[in-house]
Amino acid sequence: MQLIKKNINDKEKEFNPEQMASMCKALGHPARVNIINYLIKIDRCLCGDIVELLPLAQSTVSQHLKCLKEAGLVKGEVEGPKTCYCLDKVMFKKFIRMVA
Amino acid sequence: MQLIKKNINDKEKEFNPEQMASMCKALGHPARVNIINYLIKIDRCLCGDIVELLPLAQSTVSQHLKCLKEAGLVKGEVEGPKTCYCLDKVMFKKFIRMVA
DNA sequence: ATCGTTTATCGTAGATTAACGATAATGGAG
DNA sequence: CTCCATTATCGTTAATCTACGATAAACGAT
Repeated sequence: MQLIKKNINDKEKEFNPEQMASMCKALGHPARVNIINYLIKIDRCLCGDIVELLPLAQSTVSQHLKCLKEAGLVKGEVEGPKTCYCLDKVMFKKFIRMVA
Repeated sequence: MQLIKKNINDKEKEFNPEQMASMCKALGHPARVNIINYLIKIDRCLCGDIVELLPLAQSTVSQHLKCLKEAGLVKGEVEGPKTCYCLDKVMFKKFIRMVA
């Protein structure tokens, strides 16, 4: 009973219109949807891989990645001159829960 | 077998980055998230109800509603001088499926 | 026919976004 | 140390978004 109530409260508390809007906004561009989709499939990749994937300039792709990173949907770890990007699975699951 | 294959194909075909982005973009503003949330709760309402709900001018709310309508997330039927808004449940479910 | 209520549209100003090329910054390789 | 590959940032332009007030449009009521 306590557990159930706690879960319900968590679920209520978890929904945040601001964050929901922020994540949706980040996914509000086809290029960024494609990036997320790609990251779901391949788990991790370099910025350059995405540049090849999309018909966009490298600087534009970098901007989109920044946008996704700021929304918390994506993590990027610098490895020397490269940056390895991957989905932030925790946040993405949270997003799915918020939508549902 | 045929059925299963068909379902898989449908699911593949159902995902459309453009539409996904379009719906996410529509939900990419806190006011619109709140509107959708409200419509989920109360099923249907007038524009004026939402104007009361939000700290925004009537014209601004009308614009947000138009935005949601264009994304297909909301339906509005004119009833005399009023317009009754409700969630487009089919589209909303499609959105949820696309996210998941 | 006019009035009042409700909603949509117009016009506008300021902020934000998307795209690009140019350039800086990082760090491995020679 | 210098070059090369990779990525981030800057500067810019065009487009879109957000918000508002003013106004038009629709229709029921008087």
